[in-house]
Amino acid sequence: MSDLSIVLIHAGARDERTVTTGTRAWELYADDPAVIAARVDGELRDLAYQLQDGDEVEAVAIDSKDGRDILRHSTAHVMAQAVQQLFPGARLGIGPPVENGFYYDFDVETPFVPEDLDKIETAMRRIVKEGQRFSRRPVTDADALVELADEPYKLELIGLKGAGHADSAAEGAAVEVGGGELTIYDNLRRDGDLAWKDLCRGPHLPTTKRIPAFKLMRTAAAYWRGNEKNKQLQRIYGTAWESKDALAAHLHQLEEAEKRDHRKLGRELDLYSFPEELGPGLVVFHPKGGVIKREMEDYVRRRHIEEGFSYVGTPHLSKEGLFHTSGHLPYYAETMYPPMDLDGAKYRVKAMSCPMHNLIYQSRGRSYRELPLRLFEFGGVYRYEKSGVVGGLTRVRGMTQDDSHSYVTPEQAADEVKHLLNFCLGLFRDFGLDDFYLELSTRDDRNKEKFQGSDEDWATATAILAKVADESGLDLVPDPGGAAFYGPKISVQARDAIGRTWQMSTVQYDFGQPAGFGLQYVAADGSHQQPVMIHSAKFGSIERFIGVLVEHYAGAFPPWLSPVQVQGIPIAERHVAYLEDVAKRMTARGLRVEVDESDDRMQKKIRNAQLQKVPFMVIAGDQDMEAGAVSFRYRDGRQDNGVPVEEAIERVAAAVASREQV
RNA sequence: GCCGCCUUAGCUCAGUCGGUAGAGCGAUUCACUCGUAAUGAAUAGGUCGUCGGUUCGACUCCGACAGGCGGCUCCA
Repeated sequence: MSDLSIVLIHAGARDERTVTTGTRAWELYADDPAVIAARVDGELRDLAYQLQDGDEVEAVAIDSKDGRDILRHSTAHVMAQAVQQLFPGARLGIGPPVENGFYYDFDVETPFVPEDLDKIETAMRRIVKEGQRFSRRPVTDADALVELADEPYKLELIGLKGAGHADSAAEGAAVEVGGGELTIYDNLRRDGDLAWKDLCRGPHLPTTKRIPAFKLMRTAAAYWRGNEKNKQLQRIYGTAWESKDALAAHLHQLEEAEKRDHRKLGRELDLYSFPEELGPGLVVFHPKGGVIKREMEDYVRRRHIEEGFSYVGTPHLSKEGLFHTSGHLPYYAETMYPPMDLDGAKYRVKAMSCPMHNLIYQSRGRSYRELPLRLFEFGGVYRYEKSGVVGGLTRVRGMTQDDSHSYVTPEQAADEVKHLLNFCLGLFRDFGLDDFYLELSTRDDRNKEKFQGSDEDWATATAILAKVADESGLDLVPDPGGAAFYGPKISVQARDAIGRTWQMSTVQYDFGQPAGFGLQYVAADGSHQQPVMIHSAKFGSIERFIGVLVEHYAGAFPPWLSPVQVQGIPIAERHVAYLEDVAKRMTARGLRVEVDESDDRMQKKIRNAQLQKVPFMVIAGDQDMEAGAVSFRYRDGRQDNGVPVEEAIERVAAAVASREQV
């Protein structure tokens, strides 16, 4: 009974193997230093795992998704050890891997300062050099409680284990306690001394020496178990990679992302600004940003009309009773600006346009023959977002929503949801955005008081949205608890330059407001029925969409969105009149053209146009004038000289019309 | 809202030990008229975020507030 049969899985191939009892996983991969863990029967295991008869074993390389998570989680342990060395009073929270890195939360007297990170890094390097072994040790709950008596947060996690607590910290806490037996990972020095230990499910690298490259990034505060009512712990974010090169590449990528920041580009390209005089979250669009905003509005207005919407208009203010009728005020008073007392009545600046569209619906009797009735407008809305979350164009306090409401019979709802989602996806395609996914926001059944309507209403609405979202074939992420108080929502989520995701388009199913307003239509049988309303915003907010667009294109917009489509560059003063004539003809074709008449040298003018990321530079000198031509220069430095003027105009006009990128 | 960090000219940033401020770009003016990423010169531009405190004296040290940034919480 000294032999075990196992199966080695490699690149999809299965290789049956016989090993002696007591063989550990690392012995299978001793010749491959990139292997840092094993997947055994689908479960990730330490390399010290002792093989069992029948195990199916697969190598986990340090540069794989799982491998990096293990590396980062192990690095988090090293960081926690370093922190407790330097700050003996620090108590441990949780320390999971996250996208591109890891964090660990600590309860400390004084928040960390940037210099602390340097000290912690130095201590970490020492620990890495020591080559401490990560050693797994199962413990009983009772033993764990004794061993970790000094770690109150760990004790709390042990208490939660198996209690079915699916709160928002579960994701991170799973790293510590997992689902089954508790384990503690000991960090053992070469001489076997215990350096440090942590409650952890694992797996881990074999030793700390296997951490090739890491860096601590920043500190932040985070509420314990993600709950605002709990104490704030101090979080340190770090990153770790399989090689120094991979770390360098990641840091370089972050630098590149910084250059795409829409706040920076907005200033450099003179698109918009956030004057302090206005207040946080309030933007002014400069002429060039105004062009982009107008192009977007023109596009989406035309598209709404094509999709059967009527363009309407409503005011920015209303007596506050309207928002009681809609149900918003009791739920969202905090996010609305406070009331103004006018002539004995209280008025509110609107935070949404739906109640006003309901008034349009209600302005006369409606027949089933009119449905779907689709209303749309650019709603200027104001939301008092918390000070800590406002920033750039992606989270503002004053915004323009391309807000629409479709009033439909319950039978029409599914088709209308599908119609609207396709509308949104077509818009993303036309704007060249490809990095997005869908989110399905539903009611949180544990907090029913935050949502109005019956269980049946929610079930019906959620089923309709889920089906449509599913049929889209796009990635669909569940967002339990993220629904509006009046109904569930499908949203399109896009990413900014530094990887944060933002809600863009939304399609929301609402049975609440039609009830609140007593909306009705006369059905074919003469009975009065309640319509369903489907809220939808395609851009979401124009401001946020512009922010994401700027970062997506790094300011180099496709010609149809470019504030200046053509920059005319005369080589010398005597070519100005000629270029102005060309510009005039282009302008007559609806193109946006500027001629640089400054007395800079043409090299400088090219540089300026290049920095402004103008898609077409049209240059003219003696040779061009003689030939009745112009010379093109593109943003990538490509040039095309001696193009006849008429052809040049057509070329630019065609690129604009096709919305292509150049 | 909470935690940390940051705030000097329109922008990017120097400024030593506490002794009332500098550069480059940009702007303006002049000269130059030039073939694919920066011509030269001159001029203007700052209550050093605001208010208060310490000090003979504060851009510098301390505090509060405002604004910004990164997180957390939130996000109709």
